[in-house]
Amino acid sequence: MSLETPRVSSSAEEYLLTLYRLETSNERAGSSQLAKMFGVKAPSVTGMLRRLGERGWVRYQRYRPPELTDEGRRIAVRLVRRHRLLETFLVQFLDYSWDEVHEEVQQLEHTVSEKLLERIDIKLGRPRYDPHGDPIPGQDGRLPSHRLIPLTRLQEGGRAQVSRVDNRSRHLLTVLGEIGAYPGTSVTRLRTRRNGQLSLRVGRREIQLDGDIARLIWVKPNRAPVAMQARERGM
Amino acid sequence: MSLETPRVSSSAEEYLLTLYRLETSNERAGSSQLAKMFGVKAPSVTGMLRRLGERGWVRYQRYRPPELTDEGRRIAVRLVRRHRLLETFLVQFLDYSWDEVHEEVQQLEHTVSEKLLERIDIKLGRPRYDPHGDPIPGQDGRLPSHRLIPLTRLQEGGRAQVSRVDNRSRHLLTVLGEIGAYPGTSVTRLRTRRNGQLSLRVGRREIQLDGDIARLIWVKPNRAPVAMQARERGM
DNA sequence: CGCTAAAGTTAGGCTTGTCGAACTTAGCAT
DNA sequence: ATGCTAAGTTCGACAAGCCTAACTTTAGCG
Ligand SMILES: [Mn+2]
Ligand SMILES: [Mn+2]
Ligand SMILES: [Mn+2]
Ligand SMILES: [Mn+2]
Repeated sequence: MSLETPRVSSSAEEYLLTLYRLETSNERAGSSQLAKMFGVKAPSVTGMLRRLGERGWVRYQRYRPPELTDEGRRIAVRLVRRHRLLETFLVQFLDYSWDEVHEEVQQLEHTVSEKLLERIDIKLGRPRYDPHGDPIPGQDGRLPSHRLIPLTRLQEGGRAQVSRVDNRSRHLLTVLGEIGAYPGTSVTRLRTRRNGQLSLRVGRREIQLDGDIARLIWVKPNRAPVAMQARERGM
Repeated sequence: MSLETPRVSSSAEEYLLTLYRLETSNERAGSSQLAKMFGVKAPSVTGMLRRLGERGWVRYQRYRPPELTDEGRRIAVRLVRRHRLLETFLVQFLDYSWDEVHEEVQQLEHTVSEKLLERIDIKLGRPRYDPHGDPIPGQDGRLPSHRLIPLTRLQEGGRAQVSRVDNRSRHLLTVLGEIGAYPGTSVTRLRTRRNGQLSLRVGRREIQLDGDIARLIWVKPNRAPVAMQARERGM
């Protein structure tokens, strides 16, 4: 049990985070794909994977996709916690909008101390979800989880609560923000009109959404049962 | 006029800041003294000074104490601004005490974006002084300045407002915090009792301070004129 | 089954920032 | 004036991260 915190570099953390995200979504990526994600060339990835392997944070064998070790995953989850708490803080206390907050946190998340994070957590009242509805891991690394379905699988006439919004596109968040599709908002799905589109009632407004967009909004249905088709492909 | 902000590394910023502080207090230091300040060995300093010289942030000639260029000084002042705004924010919004805040900000100050800093500045109402009473440079790099005297030069019977407290010793801040010697506090100097000590009324309490400590408290006298001896040595 | 293109790695180089060991300079003290 | 010591520099090394160019492996396809 060393007293020295082994100090993980920002880059190393970023790699571990990406590996964690991939693992979570059951994807796997090789060096060149990872390289694209980091805006770096392939040999840099090979080198980093080797170093991460030496430190015991990933299991890496040449030509095979890398895997996180438990320790590596722990580091990643701690980073996720910092990321999401910081996002929440910026939105609640510094008037950031949910579409600008992710970018802002990219650097900060690697720098913020345990102490500061704890104060932020307290000020926020130990929130369990971030502004996009993503769960915030606890200090123990556990994630709150709830069963959500994409809006596209809500049955027509069904009411639900928006609970999570995919935050991969900033533009999308802006659009959804205009609609008012923040976590906590109640929506009702109306009869579908046009092919590929989906009608929604949000408050008094009625809205048409493309399937591509609707798929990125996750909801918790109110009582009413979900249309339970055989498992949908690809999600 | 390049669009690329030339990105100054944390280390470089730290060097420039130290050089700036030295310049401000009319001290000069060579490589080994700087090395001690950074917790680094002398050859590292030589190397860094050379690089800072190449970038035009210091004027450096071997064997001579380095000097900041205008550009180097600007970078330092911007860092001072970030540092002091962050300190103020942590104290006002996250319940930090003034004796722990300096440490906390050491990393953060190099990471925080212009945007975040601006939001913090707004939230704080564009404060002009930090929790220790140190002036916060504006975006233009100008420092608010007021004429202060050390408590030791306040005449007996004189009333004054604590305005700045030297923050070089964390322990000292703790002590002064217990006394309640925060900027804004009104104090009256009483007749001196013992040699080297100084009596003070703070609210209803009466307090004895060693000269060493009193010298680190800077006050703004209320109306009453200051005992104007020939310029004191060393301060 | 064998070829080829894509994916991945290796080799060698660069920058920043650090170090220890060895050398040089400056400045003081006799 | 000269010599000694402390301050300062140079040299060679190392680690992290990144790059390009060249090589190797994998895997898909005919
Ligand atoms: Mn990041
Ligand atoms: Mn988020
Ligand atoms: Mn710092
Ligand atoms: Mn301060």
